[in-house]
Amino acid sequence: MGGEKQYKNGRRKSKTRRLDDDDQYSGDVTKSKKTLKKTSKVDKRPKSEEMEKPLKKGETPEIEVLDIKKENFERALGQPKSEDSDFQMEKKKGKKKRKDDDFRVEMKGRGQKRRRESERTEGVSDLAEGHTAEKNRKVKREEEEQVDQAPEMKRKKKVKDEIDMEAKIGNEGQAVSVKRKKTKEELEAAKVLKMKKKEEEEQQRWRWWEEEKYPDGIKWKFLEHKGPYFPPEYQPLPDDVRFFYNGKAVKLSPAAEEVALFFAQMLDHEYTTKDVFRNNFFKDWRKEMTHEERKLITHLEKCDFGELFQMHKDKVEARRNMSKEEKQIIKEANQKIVEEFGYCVLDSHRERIGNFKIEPPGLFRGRGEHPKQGMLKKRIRPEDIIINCSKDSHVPEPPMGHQWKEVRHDNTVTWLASWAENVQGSCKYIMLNANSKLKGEKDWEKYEVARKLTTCVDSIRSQYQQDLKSKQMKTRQRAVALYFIDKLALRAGNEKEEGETADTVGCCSLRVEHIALHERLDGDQHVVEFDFLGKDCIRYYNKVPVAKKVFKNLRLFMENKQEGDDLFDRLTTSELNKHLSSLMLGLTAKVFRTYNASITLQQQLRELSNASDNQAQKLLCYNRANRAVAVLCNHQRAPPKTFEQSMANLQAKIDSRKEQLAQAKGELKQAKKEAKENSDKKLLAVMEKKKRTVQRCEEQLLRMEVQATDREENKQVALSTSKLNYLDPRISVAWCKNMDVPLEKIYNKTQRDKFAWAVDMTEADFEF
DNA sequence: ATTAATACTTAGTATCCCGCCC
DNA sequence: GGGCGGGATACTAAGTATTAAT
Repeated sequence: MGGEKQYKNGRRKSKTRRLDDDDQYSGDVTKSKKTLKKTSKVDKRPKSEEMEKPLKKGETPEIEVLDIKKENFERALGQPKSEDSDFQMEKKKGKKKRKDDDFRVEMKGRGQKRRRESERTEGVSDLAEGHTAEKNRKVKREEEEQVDQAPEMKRKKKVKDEIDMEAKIGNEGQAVSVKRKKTKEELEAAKVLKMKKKEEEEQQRWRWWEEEKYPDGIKWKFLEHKGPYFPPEYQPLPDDVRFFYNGKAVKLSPAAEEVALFFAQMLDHEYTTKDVFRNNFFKDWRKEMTHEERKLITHLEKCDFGELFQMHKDKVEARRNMSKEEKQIIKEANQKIVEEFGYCVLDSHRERIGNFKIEPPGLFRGRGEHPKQGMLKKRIRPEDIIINCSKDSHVPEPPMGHQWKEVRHDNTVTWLASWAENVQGSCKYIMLNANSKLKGEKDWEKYEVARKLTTCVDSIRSQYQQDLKSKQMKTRQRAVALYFIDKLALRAGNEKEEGETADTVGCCSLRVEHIALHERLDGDQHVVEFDFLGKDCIRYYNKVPVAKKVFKNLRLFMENKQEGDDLFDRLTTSELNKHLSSLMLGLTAKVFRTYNASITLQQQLRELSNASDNQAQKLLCYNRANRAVAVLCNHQRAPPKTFEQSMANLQAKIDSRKEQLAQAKGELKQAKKEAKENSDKKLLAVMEKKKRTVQRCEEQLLRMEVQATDREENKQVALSTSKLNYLDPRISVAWCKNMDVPLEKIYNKTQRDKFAWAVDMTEADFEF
């Protein structure tokens, strides 16, 4: 990987210029963000006048545009003040929000068209007025009872009992024939059951998208849950599993032992060979030791975790070798935990929680060259946890003998519990599942904002094209950054604290060493070569021909800078976003990613798909369109560990199939010849058979070859991220309708649940 | 105007699980 | 019937963006 690269050393530490140097800038609007920062990376560079010099010829008048209000902007562009552009954004300004959102009203109409009558409606409107705990609990109870007593369920149970009964009889009777019959029937019954369940689920689904939205930042009116689920306490090792220091067995205190085990469990992982990881681990481990232990254990190299490691491996092995029954028992136990802790009641609806389990302690595994890798991630106790729920709800009980840090009732946030994590000092939250109302609504909003960008993207583009010629350095930098964000779907690139995280960058935090300028490259003019580590230390490498003005600006920005200096030294993400939100309500840098991803999917689908294709071809086309987006967004994955092997296996299969085909062809020829010579019926039949064999072989071969290319193309590309986070699901739903492809071919169950709102409301004529 | 805190989305990897092939 | 490939799910790190505090 290019990950080892120069960044580690190449990144220049701040050679701070003192603040008084900046006095020269005073009065100048364009102030470097870095020069004002105490840890400036920007070194002595020419003063702003020099930087600005080339601009002087630019006759562009002082630009006021930056400060124009949205209305002005739209007026200037000759656009009517779009009604729906007010969508949900007012609330961000803390103003009262308009009561009805246009898009919602519109959609509501659509949804209702196909709405099935359900008793739920009544309950909802009933509860809309006021939520008392009593009411909610009552509803919940009723729901449960309803479910329990539903005739459907009773019937199901009956069917199941019958099956069980039959199985018993069957096993006692004539084993073979009855058994087969049984499985067949069982399958049938299972099918029916499944369908019933599906239908039921559909009935139960909360169609929140047909309801009124809450005003302001209110996220819920009633919230009740059981609190988080804690991992089991540490069980000290049995005496026969020993830890050795310097060749001598040492019985560790439970606290030190637990941490030692964390390390031992990872011994087969590359992490444990890295110095940073080892040092961080050792430092934190020693903190957990008793005085004596700390005195004794001073060198990690002298530690022998062999027996701990072995024990861990044995455990993993044992788990793998568990019988079906044992596994079933565990599964059921887990199910029970999910039933109890995995759901909450939100405004009278039962919603799945996304991560109700507290993260167990362990060693921190950062991505890439993380300076904190190997540090101890401490066990979270109830005393660390803040609970958020309704005042009038049943407040979750802390585990026996413990207390919560705090219980609060804040309905302007969506989390149920939170705690501060010790490694990075950041906050972690327990929140709802992606299929919940809270997440779904936000997702819908996100795509609506991105969609709105469609209407003004042209003017925004022409504006930043103009800004490339601005007199002000700041404006130019912003324009170039925006150009990258728009054209290449780069992330915004917030500033990060040095030394706290791996050295990764986004657009605004690009440094001069991350790009190379080529006047001419591979027949293209003005090529920028990007090479940097982005989010999750995924390498972004790309050679892009850019507009001449952009190229020249870049050269200017890089003048008199050296490795480690910011490319956009006068730009921050918040300034950029401030500017963007003045152009369109709700517009931020990341909206461009969503917008470009979705619009690309739509275009690609239109371009590639053919109504007359068969289903497999259509699906291939969908995947290709999806892939185009994934490539644009640089969604990569490590090639599966087994990739080479499985590819070779597939190739071997293809080869052997080819041989088979050749042979079959030969035989067919022979058979044909024989059949011709004496037209015996038998021979003809043989010939037909051979023919079919050949055909089958060819089909299989083709399928495998397609599979091979598909897999090869997907080697390093992850489709799921874009599918889940960037592609407006309504595009896909509409495409399925138009192409007559079942939605299940595109979205699995989880995805259909997450996008239930889109599945329900989208017609074939949807346009992003 | 910065910085810090907060809240929430986006991201890749590990693991589970299930059907398929030998 | 056991291993294997791959999809689904679990997990949690790492981003973005806004708000609050200084």
